[in-house]
Amino acid sequence: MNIEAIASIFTIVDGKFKVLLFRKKTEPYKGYWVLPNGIVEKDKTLEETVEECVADKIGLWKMDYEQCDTFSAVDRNPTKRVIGISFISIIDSRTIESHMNMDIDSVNWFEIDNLPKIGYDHSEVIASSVETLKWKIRNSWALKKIFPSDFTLPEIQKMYEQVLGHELDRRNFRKKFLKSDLIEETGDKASGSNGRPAKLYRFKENVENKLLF
Amino acid sequence: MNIEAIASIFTIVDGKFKVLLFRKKTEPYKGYWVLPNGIVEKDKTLEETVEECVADKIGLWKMDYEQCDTFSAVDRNPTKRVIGISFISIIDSRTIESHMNMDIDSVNWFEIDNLPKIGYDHSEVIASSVETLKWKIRNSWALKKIFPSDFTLPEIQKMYEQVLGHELDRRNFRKKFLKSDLIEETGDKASGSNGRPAKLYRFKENVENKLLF
DNA sequence: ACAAAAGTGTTAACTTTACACCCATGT
DNA sequence: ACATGGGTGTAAAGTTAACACTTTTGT
Repeated sequence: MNIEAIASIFTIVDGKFKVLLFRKKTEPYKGYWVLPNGIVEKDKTLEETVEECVADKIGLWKMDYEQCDTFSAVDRNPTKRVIGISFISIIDSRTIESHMNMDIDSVNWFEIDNLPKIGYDHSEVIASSVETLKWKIRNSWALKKIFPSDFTLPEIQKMYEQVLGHELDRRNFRKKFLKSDLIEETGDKASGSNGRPAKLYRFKENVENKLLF
Repeated sequence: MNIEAIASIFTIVDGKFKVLLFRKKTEPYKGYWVLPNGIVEKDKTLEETVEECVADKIGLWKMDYEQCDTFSAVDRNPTKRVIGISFISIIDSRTIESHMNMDIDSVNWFEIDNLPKIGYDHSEVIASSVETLKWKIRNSWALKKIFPSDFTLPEIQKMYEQVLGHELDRRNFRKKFLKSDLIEETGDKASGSNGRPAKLYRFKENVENKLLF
């Protein structure tokens, strides 16, 4: 019996979730896009396996994976029996940009509501991971990972609106977020876009693991 | 490589959580207590495996297992490499009583803060399951499974106090619970104990999946 | 009659919601 | 000057928290 670790790595750009996929170069599902994954070797834990299979694609280690779901349908892999265990992690978009040495023909980020042809049962894996992510991202520590510094409140608000599936009042959002005492102004302002520039914030050093909204 | 499903089956008696364990009759860990578990066979899913390994111990099927955690340390089993996937389920105490044909020398319920000698890494598995349970039990559908009918509000309050780790005001608890509109009076009263008998309640037909407290 | 546990109502503090105008920048 | 998006305050409604006495049963 084989066990594989599967990684759903997410990022947020303009309030939209994106997921990391790579294109399979061999059969089965040649040319389809799949999540990074790796068979667990005898001397490796699941956590080590998931870390290696992602580092292999984008060169990033130490990303704080969290376990998500399992997939054990007997026929989920057409060539052999493989039980899959999914993990999720999030990564901020600046870190991605500084690692954009990746070949976008074979590794790329896709918006979750506009995915390419997906191989194996990875559509299900992605769907399950997205649900889990949507819960987790409401926690302050997850927010901090994806918005490490120099974010604006409108950015975070857009993300919340997507997660929660409805719009939020700007004034109330701001009041609640600031009252939580998790963030502080950097003193700078965003630039480059239309309209009045937004203030930039950063998370304070010791963010509690607090559920917001 | 082997994969096993491990089941943490909980019940609540007098506001105390108990977990189902059985005593190992063979080495390794002969005489120690462990959670029901079973190796996943080639033609079985994890869910089928966990269901079978519990039914084998207490004769109950169809218990709505939920996935909980994974355990993949290389040396967690001294004889061979086994990756463990844990599931939790809850069961109401009346159902247990009507199935008490079990041999309490080899299968028994233990309070989670007073466990016997535990084999393998099952202490960790139990600890992880307890944390998960404590979150889940705050949801109305989980409550309904463990208190299907004819429960009193003081019973549920005791359970909440244990889960949340602090006492709750009886009047406020009652107000909040009743306002949620999830339960209705049966018309009967509890009996047999000291003091004024408590009203009995049942959950309404279609309980929403609502987080209380 | 007494002990034990359940049931009940009111008020103050806090939280959440709803809502409209002004401000800083780019074009 | 105008279009774009960001920033701010207040009042009403709802929710939570604090608190003490009465009721029903068993002994």
